[in-house]
Amino acid sequence: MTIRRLSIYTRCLLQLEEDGVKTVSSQELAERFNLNSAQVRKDLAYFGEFGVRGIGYYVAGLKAELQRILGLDREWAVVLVGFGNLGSALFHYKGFTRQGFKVVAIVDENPTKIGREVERVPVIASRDMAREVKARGIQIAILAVPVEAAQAVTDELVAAGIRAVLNFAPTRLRVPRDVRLNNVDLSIELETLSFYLAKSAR
Amino acid sequence: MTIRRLSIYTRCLLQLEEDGVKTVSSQELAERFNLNSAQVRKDLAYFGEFGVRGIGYYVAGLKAELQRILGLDREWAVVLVGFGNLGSALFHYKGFTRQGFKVVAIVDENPTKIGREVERVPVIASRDMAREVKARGIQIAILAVPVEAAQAVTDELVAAGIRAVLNFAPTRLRVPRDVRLNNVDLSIELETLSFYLAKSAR
DNA sequence: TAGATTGTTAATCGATTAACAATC
DNA sequence: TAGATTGTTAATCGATTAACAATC
Repeated sequence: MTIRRLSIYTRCLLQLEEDGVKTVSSQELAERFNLNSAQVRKDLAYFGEFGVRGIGYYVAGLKAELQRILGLDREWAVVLVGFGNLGSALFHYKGFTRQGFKVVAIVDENPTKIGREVERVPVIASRDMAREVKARGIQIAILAVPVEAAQAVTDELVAAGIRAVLNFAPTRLRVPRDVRLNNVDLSIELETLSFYLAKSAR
Repeated sequence: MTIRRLSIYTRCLLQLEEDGVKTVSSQELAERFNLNSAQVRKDLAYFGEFGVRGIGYYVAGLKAELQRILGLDREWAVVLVGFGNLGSALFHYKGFTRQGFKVVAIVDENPTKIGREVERVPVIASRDMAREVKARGIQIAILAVPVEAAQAVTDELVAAGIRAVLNFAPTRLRVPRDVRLNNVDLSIELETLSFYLAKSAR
């Protein structure tokens, strides 16, 4: 949870920097997200002494520190597996690029897509996936394939050296202990909503 | 968090029922998700006494109870706002329908899309959104619009009577206290991954 | 110096887990 | 009855918050 908040702080600091704000206090930062100022200070202090007593935090400096901590001070090569509607949406979502995530290869089964290039990024066949991942030393994979294919694709990616997976398939993937896996589960999100609606109807 | 777990249990129970399993213990359920059996029992017991001592839980019965609790025993009309790549991906994602969420209207700005029907669902213009939401008593909105438009659209949806929003725009939306808001933030998901990669590189 | 705000310790709160009597 | 498993209480753990000395 701390990491997620660091990510949120970073976005806020980017905005503050654009707005020309030079310093920000834990109190100000906290108010923007309904958090406690002690929590903000603790989150930040965990990684170092970034603040100045009596002043707060220098926006530019703190932003740079957090970006470094989150690994956003470098570019990450990403392989996007699955180029249907969802894959396409993720590919065109500019928020990723801005933070240093660069899709360098797209994998799909569809013969009419294979061999094409999308904004200079090649669409390759599944059978070439492992080779490409290894050759380019890609560490991050975004999985936008159907449930049926998800586990097999994951196993292959891991074997090829992938170390972090962002999974959109609504299924529980098994990965080795040293591979990071984040799931985005749309059904769970919707079901928490209907729970609250159903509850207030009761 | 309890609600998210209920959602996960439900999916598991659906699978167990398909597999012809009649009863399941908290221990078995817990093992599938690296949870503690006491937690499973506590989650379930919070909503009623669904188990049988010495036996466990009847799969069919528990599934039905959880579906009722999560509001999955009825159909929810949903308005999908934004029909770009992401909106399109969400629309075609069958997982929603299966759980009783039915997109009954699609809203988009693009004149070439407006007036069309996609799988019997009409694509309507923004200016007709509020009327449609009111007329059909739609309570849930899925937001797949650009950041710039998100807050304005949300305000209009809320004014029209929407009570739960699933937001994909990477921005903090302001909604009244009685409106449920879930955010799916893809940047945060990726950044937690790069944090771990950066950390292990340090 | 006086005012502001940090970093950090101690207190609080809530969530998870262990343990076990109840009971099928 | 013996074995299994629940529902629930008490213990533990971790995360959040309050408070405050340190210090700009």
